[in-house]
Amino acid sequence: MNLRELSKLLGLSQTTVSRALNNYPEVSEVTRKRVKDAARRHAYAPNRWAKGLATGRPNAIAHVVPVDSTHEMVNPVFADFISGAIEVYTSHGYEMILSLIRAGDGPRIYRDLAARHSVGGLIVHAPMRDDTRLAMLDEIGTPYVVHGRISGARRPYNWIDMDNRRAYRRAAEELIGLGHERIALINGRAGMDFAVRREEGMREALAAAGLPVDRALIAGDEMTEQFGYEAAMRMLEARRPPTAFIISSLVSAIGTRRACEALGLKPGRDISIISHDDDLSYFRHDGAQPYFTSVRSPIREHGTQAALMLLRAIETPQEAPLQTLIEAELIPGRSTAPPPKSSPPEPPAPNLAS
Amino acid sequence: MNLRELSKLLGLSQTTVSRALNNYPEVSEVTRKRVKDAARRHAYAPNRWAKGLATGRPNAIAHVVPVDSTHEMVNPVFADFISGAIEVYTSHGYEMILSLIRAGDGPRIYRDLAARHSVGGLIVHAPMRDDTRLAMLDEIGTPYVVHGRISGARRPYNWIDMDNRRAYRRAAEELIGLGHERIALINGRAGMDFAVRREEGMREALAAAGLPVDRALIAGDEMTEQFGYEAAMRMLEARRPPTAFIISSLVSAIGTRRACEALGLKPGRDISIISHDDDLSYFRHDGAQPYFTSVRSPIREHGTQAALMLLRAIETPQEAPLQTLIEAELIPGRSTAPPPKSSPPEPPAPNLAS
DNA sequence: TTGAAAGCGGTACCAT
DNA sequence: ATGGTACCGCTTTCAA
Repeated sequence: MNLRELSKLLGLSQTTVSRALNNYPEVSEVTRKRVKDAARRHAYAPNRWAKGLATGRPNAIAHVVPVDSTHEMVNPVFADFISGAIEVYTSHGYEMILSLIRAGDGPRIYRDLAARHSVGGLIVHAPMRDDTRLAMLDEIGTPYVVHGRISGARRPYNWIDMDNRRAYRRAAEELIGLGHERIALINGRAGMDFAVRREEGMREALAAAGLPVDRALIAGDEMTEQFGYEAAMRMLEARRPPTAFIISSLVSAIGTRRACEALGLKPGRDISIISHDDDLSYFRHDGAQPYFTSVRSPIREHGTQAALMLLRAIETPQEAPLQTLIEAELIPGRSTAPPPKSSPPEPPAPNLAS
Repeated sequence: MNLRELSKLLGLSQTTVSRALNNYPEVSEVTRKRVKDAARRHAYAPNRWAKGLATGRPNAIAHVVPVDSTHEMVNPVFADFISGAIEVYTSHGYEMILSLIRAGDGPRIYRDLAARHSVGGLIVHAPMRDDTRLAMLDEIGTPYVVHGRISGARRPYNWIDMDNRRAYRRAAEELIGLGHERIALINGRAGMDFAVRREEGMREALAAAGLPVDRALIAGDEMTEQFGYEAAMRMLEARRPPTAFIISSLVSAIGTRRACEALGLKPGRDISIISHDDDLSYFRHDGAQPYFTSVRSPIREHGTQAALMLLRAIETPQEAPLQTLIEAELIPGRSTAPPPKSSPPEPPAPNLAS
């Protein structure tokens, strides 16, 4: 069923039917009702292509996600984020297009997206410290919002991000306040902008307390359970192990916790672990105290926000870039864990038999 | 830059330029090269709307995800799945549209999707035991592939699914083989088709071994850490606690493990926990043995498969439905845990002081 | 308040 | 091998 058929059926012109359906004021109410009823009855739905072609207005937002073989960004955080964004798009008549790009893809992809004329704006995911994508995007002129920030950016741009630096400063401060001096950081992949900021935050706290930075206590990689395990194991088995961990992801924290347990270190007693949920709320993995991963992380909310920002940028060309900084919520654990007395507990001596 | 401008520029007709770009054989090689070079130089990209309108061929696949307030299906499994699917779409010239629908949305959504003419097929996510969506879809006639199965379906349909029933039967059999008689199931949300099958699988094993089914040992809900904790806590504190758990998700298993620890039960010694990763590979949460959540779960592969199935269904109308059953891989743990001696360990007596 | 007709940017048929 | 032209289905002037 298309517009012409529908109009024939009603004995009206396409024009009138179109106007009635699109709520143009000049259509009489009785006609409009007749048209809308008929449209519903015959399950008429406009052809998006024709509509797009005629109006020239974009009807989709693309989420651009970089992927390479080692680095899989379609992760839980991302899922939450887009689920929030989608809702906004739907209620505004946009579709959401998911677009994976490879590291080597270059500007062509973005140009193509823009040239299609169906994409009105982009959300840029997983920015790196020096992301070259901004230059391409600015050149092309499609509105975009970055989920995260790009430290090396030359010009202002639209972004929504959490205050990673402050959050990690506070996490470190809390541990320092408990007496810890050897604090390890299990971070995200080096080069990712959020990881850079998190490390900076921790360094700030250490510097303010006059504590040295031990590079051996900083590790960064894709945030998997395995990475959390191996990085922690390596650090704990070294000569000068940490007494506390700050961990960039819930998943890695599971691995780290396992490593501690494997070495007989009880989190909350022999070792302190501050992890953060995807929303950067802190909590302790101390086993005894049930503290749960939030099901609906605020990340979803961020997706909603980002989408709204983008639609605003599309519909009303902004002079100043839109920027949203989200403060992390601090959820203190009930049990505190100062560093173990004098010498840190020895890991169980390996290979006693040999 | 559009086709007409490009053709003017080249002194050719639109027809020829179009043919050159779309690799029609009748264009001379020299012309084709000239056209393609010019297209690249001027960053020409065809308008998807015009192209779609002219060809009538769909250029997008929609992934339809049910959402309601209590039930958030945009989860890690889903993310992995679509990341696999997207790759297929991209290489076949399709876009991927994400479409969230609410439980009450009814057939209109599907009809609209189909009527748009830009959507060539659907992937249906998170099917329920008696999912009413199939009827709508069949009526509308758009090709679709279900990720999962629908037990109550009247007619054959395309699906890709794991063999949940067999996997859970085997899990229970393994525990029964160790001597367990009180096996608890922490399952997914009641009504979800996969949860139905998982429970059936466990019941089959119990029945085959002549063991009774204790309904108090079966719980099902959204698979969060909190649910895993609370369900396990409830069961363990009851008069006749289980000696083993089978858990439907990695995340819930974390909660269950915490509950056990809180009650002083060491997994692998006092209690047996078989969880499964998203790929249904089994493993034990026994603390001592590092076993990792797979980063790139096979689910991604399933997404790829589903996408390929759908494209096949779109491009060549099938007589028989396409159906892919994926067998779960069984990864045995190194340490086994028979049920504790005679009487199960008493949970610590609460409120001794009162 | 309604209608006729000219696009929007491609594709594909029919000529040449 | 190339070109002319009639569509595809909708919106939007312009006229009535």
